[in-house]
Amino acid sequence: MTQSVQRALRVMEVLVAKAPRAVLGDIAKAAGLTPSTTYRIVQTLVQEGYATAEEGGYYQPGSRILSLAGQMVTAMDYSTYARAAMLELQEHTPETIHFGVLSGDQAHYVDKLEGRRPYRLASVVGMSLKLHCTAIGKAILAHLPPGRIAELTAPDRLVAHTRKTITDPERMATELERIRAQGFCIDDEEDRDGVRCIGAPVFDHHGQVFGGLSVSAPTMQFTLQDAISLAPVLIAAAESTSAALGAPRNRGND
Amino acid sequence: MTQSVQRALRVMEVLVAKAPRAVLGDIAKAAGLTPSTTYRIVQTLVQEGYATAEEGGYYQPGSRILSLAGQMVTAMDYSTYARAAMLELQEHTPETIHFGVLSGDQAHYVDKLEGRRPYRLASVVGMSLKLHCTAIGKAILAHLPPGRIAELTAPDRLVAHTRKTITDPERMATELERIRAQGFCIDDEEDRDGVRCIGAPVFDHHGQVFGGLSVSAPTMQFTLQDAISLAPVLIAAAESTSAALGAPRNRGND
DNA sequence: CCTCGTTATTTCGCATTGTGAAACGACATT
DNA sequence: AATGTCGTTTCACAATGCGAAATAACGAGG
Repeated sequence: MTQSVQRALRVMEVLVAKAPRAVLGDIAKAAGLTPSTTYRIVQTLVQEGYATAEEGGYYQPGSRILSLAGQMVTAMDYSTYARAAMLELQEHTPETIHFGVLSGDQAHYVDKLEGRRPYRLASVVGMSLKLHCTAIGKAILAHLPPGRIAELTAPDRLVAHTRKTITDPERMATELERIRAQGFCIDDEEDRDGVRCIGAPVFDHHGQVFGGLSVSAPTMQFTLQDAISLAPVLIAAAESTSAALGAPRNRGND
Repeated sequence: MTQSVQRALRVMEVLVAKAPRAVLGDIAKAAGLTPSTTYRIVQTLVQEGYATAEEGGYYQPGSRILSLAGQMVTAMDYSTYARAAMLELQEHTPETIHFGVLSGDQAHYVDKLEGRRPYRLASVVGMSLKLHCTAIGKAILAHLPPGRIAELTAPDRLVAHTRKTITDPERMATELERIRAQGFCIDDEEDRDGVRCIGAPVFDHHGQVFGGLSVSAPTMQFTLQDAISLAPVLIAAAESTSAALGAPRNRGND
């Protein structure tokens, strides 16, 4: 609608995507704008704290973005919805529990409950998750509208992260089918070697998929059987979160 | 510079500030814009994923903001700068270590190292910190330019969080003076009851204050003496982080 | 069921504002 | 010193964003 705003947002996205080394020309090209327009927009972003100009002509995304996100997480408090369910889930497993929400064509963590284990997973709240190779991601992907699924499972989107990542659209279609049938989803070292997860989808008040809960652990301590045996409690936790978000009941039969 | 972009950013900020219940009229008033302009901007934000329109006429900040912040944390990886120092610091204390960076008129966590203790602090990466009542915050505040300090320590900014929060500008001025002299800073239940922290500032390559490191723990297990005795190693960790960020040497004598 | 008041949305004419070509300047490279 | 590249500034034009006012949608009260 408002052209210059659209352009500015696009510039901001490019800035983040190319961080931490974005130079004006590249930004302009990536955003499909003329240098002068890009320059003006970037200046505005800098002035407002959404970008910073580093020496050497590099531009970086500004901390204001982090600041907004921080406030937002606090204010919206997505995690309150999942918190109770996560704590309950923690009674059933000593492993790390994550809550992630969908955001554009990826998901990201909004809450995490550390496992009662000596090791720690290298994850932080805010970290983004690919939809095609993570437990939360695939759980979400499986419940997206068919059109979006098609987009997101195009061959060039299925980037391999490990040897086990599903990169074939057909296999992915089968996988998503199974996820819908089972109600949960396994990530068997598809995102990171040595990490196995089980995930289940969470729905919002429109009945649309909103995010997912997952339990993750090193493969050595967390066999496929261990993971699968958690499915019932995980699904229960996910459903209780959906309920807290006001999701309509008994999805899957309608 | 670019009016409509400035306005859009302002609208986005208002949206976050008023989350999760912002109605068009309020947004317009808070942003100082006419309803029609606000409407157009909000529509643009919605279309781009920076806002969502909820039923009942409520607008909420969109998950795209979180998504950008998530990518940004990953891409910029502020935490790499502090990681080594934090791990080193962890050798000297079993308590929780935080790294926070300045962002506008607050700070927020970008990394956290869980303490080797049975309890956990309710903090997550991304969480925002007030500058006037947290260890990292005050460490930063003390090293801001005098003008900013004046702004940020105006009586109405010094909001009490606990009985011990410093709300008197004069006392705050003295406190900041001491922080500059000592090189570290104590938060003695000023932000949360039962939590005591020690913090030290981190500087960037311009020599400007960039963030801070802190060690936090429940007061019962972490006396004032315990905290103060950590000062040397904490300061060393902060200085090593500053060095990693390319900060000029021997600050404080010039 | 109608009326009035409030608030969101749309329309529309105007000129402010954003735009991009082109000029300029700062650097680096040869 | 000459040439090329890239960031920055200028400027004339009109497209774009603007806000007043009209309209629609909704709710509360009678």
